[in-house]
Amino acid sequence: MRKKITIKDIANDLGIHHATVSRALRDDPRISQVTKDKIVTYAKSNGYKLNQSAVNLRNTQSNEIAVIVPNISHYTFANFVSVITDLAAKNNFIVSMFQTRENYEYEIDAVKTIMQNRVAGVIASLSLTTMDTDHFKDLLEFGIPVVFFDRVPTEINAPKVTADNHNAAYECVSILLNKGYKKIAHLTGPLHISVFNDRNNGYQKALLDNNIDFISNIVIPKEFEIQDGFEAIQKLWNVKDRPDAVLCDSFTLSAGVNKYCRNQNIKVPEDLGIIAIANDPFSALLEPPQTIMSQPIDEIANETFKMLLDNVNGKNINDIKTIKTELVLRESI
Amino acid sequence: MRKKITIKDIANDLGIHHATVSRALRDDPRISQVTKDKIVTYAKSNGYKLNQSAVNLRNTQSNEIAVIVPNISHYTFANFVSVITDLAAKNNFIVSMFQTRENYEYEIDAVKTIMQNRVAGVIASLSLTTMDTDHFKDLLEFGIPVVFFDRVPTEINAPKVTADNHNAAYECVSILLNKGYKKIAHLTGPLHISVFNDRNNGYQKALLDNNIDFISNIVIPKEFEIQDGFEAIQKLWNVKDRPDAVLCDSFTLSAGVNKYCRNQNIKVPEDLGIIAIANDPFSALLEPPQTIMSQPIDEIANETFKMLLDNVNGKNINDIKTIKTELVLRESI
DNA sequence: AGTATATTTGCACACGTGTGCATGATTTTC
DNA sequence: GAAAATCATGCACACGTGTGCAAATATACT
Repeated sequence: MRKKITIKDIANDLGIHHATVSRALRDDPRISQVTKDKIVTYAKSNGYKLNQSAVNLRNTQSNEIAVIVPNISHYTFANFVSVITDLAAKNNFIVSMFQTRENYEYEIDAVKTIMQNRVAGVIASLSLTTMDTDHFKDLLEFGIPVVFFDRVPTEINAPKVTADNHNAAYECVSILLNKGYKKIAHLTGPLHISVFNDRNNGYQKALLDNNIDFISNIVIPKEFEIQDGFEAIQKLWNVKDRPDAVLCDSFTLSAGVNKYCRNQNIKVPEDLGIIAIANDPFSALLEPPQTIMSQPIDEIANETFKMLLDNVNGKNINDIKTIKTELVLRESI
Repeated sequence: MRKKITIKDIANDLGIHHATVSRALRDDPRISQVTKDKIVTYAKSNGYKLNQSAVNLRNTQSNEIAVIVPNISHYTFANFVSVITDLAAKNNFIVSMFQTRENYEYEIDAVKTIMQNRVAGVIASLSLTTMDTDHFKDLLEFGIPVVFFDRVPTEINAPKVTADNHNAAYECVSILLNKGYKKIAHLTGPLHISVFNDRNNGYQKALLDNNIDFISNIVIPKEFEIQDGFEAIQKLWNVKDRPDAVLCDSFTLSAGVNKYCRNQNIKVPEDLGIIAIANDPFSALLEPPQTIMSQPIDEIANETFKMLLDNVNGKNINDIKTIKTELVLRESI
């Protein structure tokens, strides 16, 4: 391992001042072309690598964008992070990953670490167990811009990007009713989180508008895994007034419902209709291929990043963007 | 936004030296308990946050671990990153994400950025288009430890963690032959990458050991998406000597095969047997539920992280770990 | 030629923290 | 009660880069 050379080393070797080297390497117009060429050539042939930590200290800000998600291994978040990572790289930022595992304490730890790292900006989706959001308020007060997506807090004045959740659920229920389903259950999440609250409101509104009084809210307590969907429909199925259709708030939940139906020989869509607000390419591969209300993750990620970048660059934008969803009709309803 | 206070501010306010503050906050035994209490209390009530950039500069090393993967949105990598992120947080490291999109140029850019950031360590899986690995050699020579996983380079002397790929493929083919299949195709990746080469060798060895001379290697050119699997089997199916079974090197490829079979009413497992070396929970949800040779991602991630941590901590460990795979028998063969 | 202007480079300090060494304060020991 | 040992704190410098301002040099203009 050879010694790491610095701009001061280059300056000494070339008999000039390190400020000149710094300016030359950043292509400052004040440095003459001959000097630049000399410096750049020397730097390259001697393996000079900029020390980003020093730059970050000098700038009182790091070159990172922190992303806080509940669970990276879930397709929606994985896909989101994937898009964000590309955008960040294109804009000379690094993405730092934080995963809450739906755990409030982890979320607080993440925010603390993020502040210590003087990150340029934060993109976040709340954990299911997050009841108060003071830690995010601290973050904003500390001067770090935050953009929320998907699971956004209602009580914080910050930019937010979500799907058009109310309408998405409303549409799903309307379609189910049109197809003749009468007893529609809703597999959702904790209602203190706006995305689930909005959807549940859309669900209830659609029932109300159609004079249906069967309402069944299932709030999944911990995570959004396949097993949770399996257990939720199992409970629903074994009561007297079982549903004939179910609206699921994630692909994993609906996959769990699908699994239960196959286990129990429940015919889909005859005995039970399944529709999900999701965006998983594998929904097409289930048996039967699953009807979904698709949220365009790419668009959500793009809008989120754009707003964050604006705020990182000093513009004080506080928009709330709502992205249209799109029905993908398959064979599960 | 209030001013960010530093240890010097605390020192001034309390009439002591900033070195004492630094030591107190790091719980240095040389500082008396009374002084510590006074400092910690003051720091907390005045919202002091450590500046990690300064620490990183001082330590000539950042608190980040960089992870380079081809595509975060693929389940295998998403799951891997998810485990690594948890482990990193537990050990006070941050995970920085880099995504090559199977692109050699992006991989080089990532390595450059990583060196600039004086990252503590790197975890990497090669892109499909990576033919030479000089950039990783630079990284090692620069003093940054690297652990490779899954798609590992043969020509670099560094710690590596992979599944037992040769045996996994050998076992898959043996099982297919036992079940009576005669013409087994292999949907793999570029053979200059050891994981695919190893599997293809296992595949060929099993055929050889059973005196079968039907060999069909399909090398997918660009990515490992569902569509690529679809097109691969489409080609294979429309030649005179079509296979009666197929071994797929990823879940996405096998999902593409599954999709084609359903499109074309090819009966699985009667007309075509499908087995995949994969680890996707959704493989159980396909129709028919898919037989896989499962790679334990958690174990691979754990081993990878452990080896990296050892190397970050100065131990010079260069082991090559091979993780056993496990057959999950379902209905696609 | 002398002054005004433009171009190029240097100086000095700042960003915030950590640590080896020295110094000062307190307690122990004989 | 003085020397030794222990404990607590301070001093000064280092980590590598960027930038406002000053200074030096080169060019243009009358």
